[in-house]
Amino acid sequence: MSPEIETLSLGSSRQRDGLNHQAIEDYLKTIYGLEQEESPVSTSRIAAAREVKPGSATSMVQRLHKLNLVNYEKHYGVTLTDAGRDIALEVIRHHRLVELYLIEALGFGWDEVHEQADLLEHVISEKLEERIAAALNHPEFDPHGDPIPGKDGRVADLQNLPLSNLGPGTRAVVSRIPDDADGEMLRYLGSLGLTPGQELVVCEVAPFDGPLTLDVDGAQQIVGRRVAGAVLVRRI
Amino acid sequence: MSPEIETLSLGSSRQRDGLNHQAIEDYLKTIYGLEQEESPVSTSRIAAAREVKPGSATSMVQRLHKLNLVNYEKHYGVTLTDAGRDIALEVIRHHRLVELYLIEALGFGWDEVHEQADLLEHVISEKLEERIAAALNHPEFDPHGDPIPGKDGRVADLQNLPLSNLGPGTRAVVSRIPDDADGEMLRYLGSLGLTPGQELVVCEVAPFDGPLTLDVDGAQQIVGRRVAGAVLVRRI
DNA sequence: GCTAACTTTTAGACGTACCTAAAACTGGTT
DNA sequence: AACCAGTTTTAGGTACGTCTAAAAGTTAGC
Repeated sequence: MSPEIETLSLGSSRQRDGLNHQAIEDYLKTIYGLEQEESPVSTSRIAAAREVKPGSATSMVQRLHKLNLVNYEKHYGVTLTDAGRDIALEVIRHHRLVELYLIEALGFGWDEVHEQADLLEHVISEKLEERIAAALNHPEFDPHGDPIPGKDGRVADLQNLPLSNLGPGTRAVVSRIPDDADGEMLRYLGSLGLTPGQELVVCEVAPFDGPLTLDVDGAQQIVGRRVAGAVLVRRI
Repeated sequence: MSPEIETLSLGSSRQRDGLNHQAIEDYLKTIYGLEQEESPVSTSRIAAAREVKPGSATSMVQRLHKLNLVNYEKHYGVTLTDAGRDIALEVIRHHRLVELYLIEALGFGWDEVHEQADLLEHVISEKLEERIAAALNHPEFDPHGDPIPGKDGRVADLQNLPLSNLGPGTRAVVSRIPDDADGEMLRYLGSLGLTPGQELVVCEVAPFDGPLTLDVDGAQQIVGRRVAGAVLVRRI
């Protein structure tokens, strides 16, 4: 009799075995996000993202490795296994469905749902997930413009790039705002009209990391580089 | 700098200090329920209700005592302090609001929401609680007939008694079905028409713990003592 | 190719929440 | 009053997820 199951199965294990795998789910979600930027992922990047000390991240990674949820080689880096990615995608699916539900059904603002969704994502049963998805008419994108992974694990791909990468004269549509941006930033973007789906034209790009001048629905808006880096767009 | 706050404040401490107090909340909720039956509460009753070993309950009670959430004297028993009761009532409020919401807003059956609510009750922010309560029009009772504690800590009182305590000829209305009854029992009661709000008349009570014969909406129903003990009613 | 600076891992510790097993206490009987 | 049965507490151990501090490994400059 092994003291711990060898490979965690997807999702409902949480309900079935009565164990709380919140920390595991959070690490897998973090690693998934970091792999999008650069793979393999170093333990120090994980530690920074999770706001824990490097040693804590290392020991958690070793645990995930024993559970066959990540591939791990000392001093080299971490990648998700298929099993690990499945769990990460399910948690992300829960997160984004919940965010959208809080906004659509309960009237929350799009800048105030992230923290609540971080808590709820771990305690959503398969059945509740299904009911929420149905109530929202099986959406493909969450309110931040992030794609919601399907139950088959497929994620719509967008070729997003940061607004700060565009040259003058480019037309684009705001595709997503990373949902870990702070609330003040989100409200500021909202006041500029920069919400997912909004079209814009880049008018000017000042040199030396200077501000961008945008045309948003006919209004001229000037934003700094840091803000422009936080807004992801698709060229149109 | 003390390593732990002295008295937990109500509710939003969960959000404020970032700690997970799920176990504490579960124990307080359990103790609250047991105090309704008999006070003070022995550690062994707590252990049985929480399905842990007696020693585990004792050590948790000692921790709750240090946090000023319960009064505790060795070998005598446990009662909630005001601070402890405040937390217990808030968790119960969350639980019952969530149960009702799952049924009313998301189409769940009343026999399948208890476990999901046990998970959700610990991760509902003040704001979400308020939105859910508003969406339900600030209800006073949950679908099992249990009263939902108000934010002021007041609980509607019902003088419920078990159906098994009634004598022949008594008229009564089903007030609540304890929501920790198993799903099969809940479905069985549903099939007999014994749902909260239903009126009934006790026709016969067989001796030696024999079955009760009921008139439910003109239909004769015969139920055993164990089932009758699980149904709480109010005399009318 | 050596060394300094940095990253990563290891080692040992702590608090939570559980366990098992043994000790201590309680209440009722003789 | 002493014992017995049952309850309750204590003592010591485990897994998780974090920490700090020290050791080991990697990379880059010279």
